[in-house]
Amino acid sequence: MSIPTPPPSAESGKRSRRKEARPGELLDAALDLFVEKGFAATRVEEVAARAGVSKGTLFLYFPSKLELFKAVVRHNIAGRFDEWKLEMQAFEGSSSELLHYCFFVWWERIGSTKASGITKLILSEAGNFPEVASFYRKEVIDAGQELIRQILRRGMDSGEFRKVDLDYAIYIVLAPMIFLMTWRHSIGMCVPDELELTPEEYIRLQVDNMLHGLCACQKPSSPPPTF
Amino acid sequence: MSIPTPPPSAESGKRSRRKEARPGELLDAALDLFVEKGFAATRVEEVAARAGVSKGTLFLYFPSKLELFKAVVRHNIAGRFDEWKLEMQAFEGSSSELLHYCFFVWWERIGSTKASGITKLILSEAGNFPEVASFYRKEVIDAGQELIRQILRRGMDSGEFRKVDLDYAIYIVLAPMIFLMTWRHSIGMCVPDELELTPEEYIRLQVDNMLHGLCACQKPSSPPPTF
Amino acid sequence: MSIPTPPPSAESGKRSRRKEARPGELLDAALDLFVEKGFAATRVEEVAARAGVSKGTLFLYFPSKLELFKAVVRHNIAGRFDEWKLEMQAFEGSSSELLHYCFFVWWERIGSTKASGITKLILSEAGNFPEVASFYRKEVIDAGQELIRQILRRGMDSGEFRKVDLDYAIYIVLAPMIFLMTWRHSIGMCVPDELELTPEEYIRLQVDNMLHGLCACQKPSSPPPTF
Amino acid sequence: MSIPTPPPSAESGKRSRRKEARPGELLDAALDLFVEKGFAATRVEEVAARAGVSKGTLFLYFPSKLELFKAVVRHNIAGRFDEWKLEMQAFEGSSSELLHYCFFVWWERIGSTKASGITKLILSEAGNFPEVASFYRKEVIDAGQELIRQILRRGMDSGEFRKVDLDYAIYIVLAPMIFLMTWRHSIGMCVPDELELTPEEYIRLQVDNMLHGLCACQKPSSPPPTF
DNA sequence: CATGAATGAGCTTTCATTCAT
DNA sequence: AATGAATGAAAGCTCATTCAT
Repeated sequence: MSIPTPPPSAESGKRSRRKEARPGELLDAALDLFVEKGFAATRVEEVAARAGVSKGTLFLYFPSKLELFKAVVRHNIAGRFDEWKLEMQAFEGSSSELLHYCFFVWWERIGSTKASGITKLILSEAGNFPEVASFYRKEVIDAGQELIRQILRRGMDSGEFRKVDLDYAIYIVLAPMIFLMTWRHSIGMCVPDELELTPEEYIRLQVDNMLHGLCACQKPSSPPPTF
Repeated sequence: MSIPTPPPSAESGKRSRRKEARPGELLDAALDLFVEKGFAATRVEEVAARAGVSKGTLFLYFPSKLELFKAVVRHNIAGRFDEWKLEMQAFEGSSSELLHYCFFVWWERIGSTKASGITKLILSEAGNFPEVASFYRKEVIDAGQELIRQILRRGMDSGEFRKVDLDYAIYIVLAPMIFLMTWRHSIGMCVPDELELTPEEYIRLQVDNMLHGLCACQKPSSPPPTF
Repeated sequence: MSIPTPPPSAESGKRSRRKEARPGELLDAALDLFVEKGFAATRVEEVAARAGVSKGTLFLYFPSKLELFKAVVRHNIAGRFDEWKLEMQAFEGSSSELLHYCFFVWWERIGSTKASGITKLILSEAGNFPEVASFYRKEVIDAGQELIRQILRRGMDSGEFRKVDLDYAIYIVLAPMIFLMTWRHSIGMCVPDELELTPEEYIRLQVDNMLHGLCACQKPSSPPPTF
Repeated sequence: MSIPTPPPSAESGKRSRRKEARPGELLDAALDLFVEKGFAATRVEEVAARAGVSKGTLFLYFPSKLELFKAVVRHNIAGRFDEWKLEMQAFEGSSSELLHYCFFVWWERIGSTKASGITKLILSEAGNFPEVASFYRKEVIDAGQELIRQILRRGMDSGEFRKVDLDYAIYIVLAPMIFLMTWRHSIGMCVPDELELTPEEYIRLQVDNMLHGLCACQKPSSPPPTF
């Protein structure tokens, strides 16, 4: 009315910051809920509510629930692998130590964070959204497997690791990680603290055994039996 | 084709024979669809159609979709562990061989069959049906873990395996199994034959490495570093 | 097998008696359930079960649920009015006494029996099945009203009762009856014995007041006010 | 037709005005249909359609069909009794006149309006929804009975009425009312104008007889006979 | 941009009715 | 005649999506 010009910097600044933050808040809320309840059981209204906006607003930013889901996946796989790769190449210790290092870094940055929920989510919904799954496989899994492959090759090249078929050996490293993420987001949530198992100790033992095996004896000279 | 009339004797009592077969047919159909699409995305009408009956018929045998789900889980975990336990106790080879043996038996009886889909299903839906998940944990997971525990203890008692914390070590054995089931029913379905990896070879290498480790060197005397 | 001829009279007699009793048993079961739960909330399977036959058998005797309903109504209004009429014509006491008498006879034969449920049922379902309702009105209500009309006329002719418009006066007698049946089969069932009101005392007081009115004073000479 | 643009000012806020009107419109539609067809035979889609909205909209305001039913009952018994009580206490005529007055007021405000359908509805559905019935009994019936009780006590205290057992006498007043409501919403709808009976004349005669009785003779000195 | 009332397709579940045995 | 397994048309309810404000 009679107020000539409202201070444009303060108000509009706060508002536009809010506005630009919207998609991110929605993605965070959606991540939480998708991980917690699955795609089908998550209602868009809940997502909107948790992000503090109305249902209509969500559809302003994402044209459908499925697109929101895709965006959540895409948003949470920001190329973490590049920096990781660099760290690995700069690593100066033994390959055993590198393996240890990578496991704990993975735990810190992925395994223990919300990002782990994404993996569980994808594995759960892969059947319903193959395109999302194969997108994830290409963008995330393959990059991770490549990283693992490099670590193993490094160890084998230096003579520290035995020679094994890399295409299969990567799963020796991958399996304990995927298992831990899957477990903690499903069955693990049912009986939380019964035995007080800690992920850290789980990882320590997995890596230790991955390197040295269960056998107390010397390295095998004969191939194992087949049934 | 040229057979004009199907043997009428076999047809007599067709209806009553079907009646006894119905629950099984429905459970099989439901297993397929639940595993393929998840609980929520599976429509009961689809289940009925795949079992060759109408929607209403399904509800003649199962009072609700959730009860159908529970029945599927229950039906597919019929006490397999008892015979398994006996086989294991009768086993006369080394503990390494026993571990090998168990893995391949597991693959034959569970891993490669539809039963593996159940595990994937449970892990996916655990968040939505905690009661089902904790039922499964008690009935299946715990029994499996006990079996693994016995194998490891056998090896440790005989001096064949190193001494490790059993509560964690069981996951050394469990993780590759769960991972394989999860993987094949999700991401693994997206890129089927790309690299021609076979589950058998996966298992062989996992067990081999589980026993002997990646390290070419002698057994460790010093604890691994922590980061 | 080798038994030449089973006694046909005993066995087949029992069976055919059974067979002929079927519709009646079904009608009884249906009456109970329709009265108790209403038409819509009664499942034909329940009716069959209570009658001790299968669902299919019911449809052998009654082509549809609606026809069953109609049959129930028809079956339960057997011309009781004829004998009643005779009793009334033979009655030798005063008209007041006749009114009393009729009320208590009605209570004994209708009000306190399952037959009262029919009336309540018809009143409840009249909106859904007008044809049933108007059939009931013609066959039952009108006959009852005619009976009441005769009683009142008898009293007026003898000078025992005041002159009143018979078309309306019949409701003075009908209302307490219908009300009692309706009440006992609905609201009355919620708070059964709170005050220990007995139908007999209810009837006694209704008839008494119907005859003598609430006023302690003499009969009115002036018409009542209108608002 | 020739009006090109409807006045925009009146249209502004149309949606929000409707929002406030919706529950009332739905309750009105539901009242009509429940009374007309009963609870079970009324489909929520019909209710919605009659209120001019879609099925989903109804569930925006009422979480289930049963809650809608309860709301209909609750909405139509808004404390009418308070004002009524005051009117009654302020009444200055004789108790006979008061009784007359109350009957006609009841007819004007309840009996002849849609509210009377509620009573019929409750009586019909009492068996299926005991909680609703007993809620209604407490909130409505009991309040009504209390009112009747006061009128009768007033007459008895002043010596205008004979002494009668109040617990039973209230039904002398209640029965003609309940009967009329039940009748008009059931059987009465089948043969609408056959005899041109008017509710007003029905009430007039009921009250008149309630006060003075059928007997042309003096007040009774001997108790009536029992059979 | 943001809202949230409104929509209606779609799903689970019920149950009168049919019909092969 | 009797059975009861099978059917499928409804009905209640949910929720992603739209759109007037």
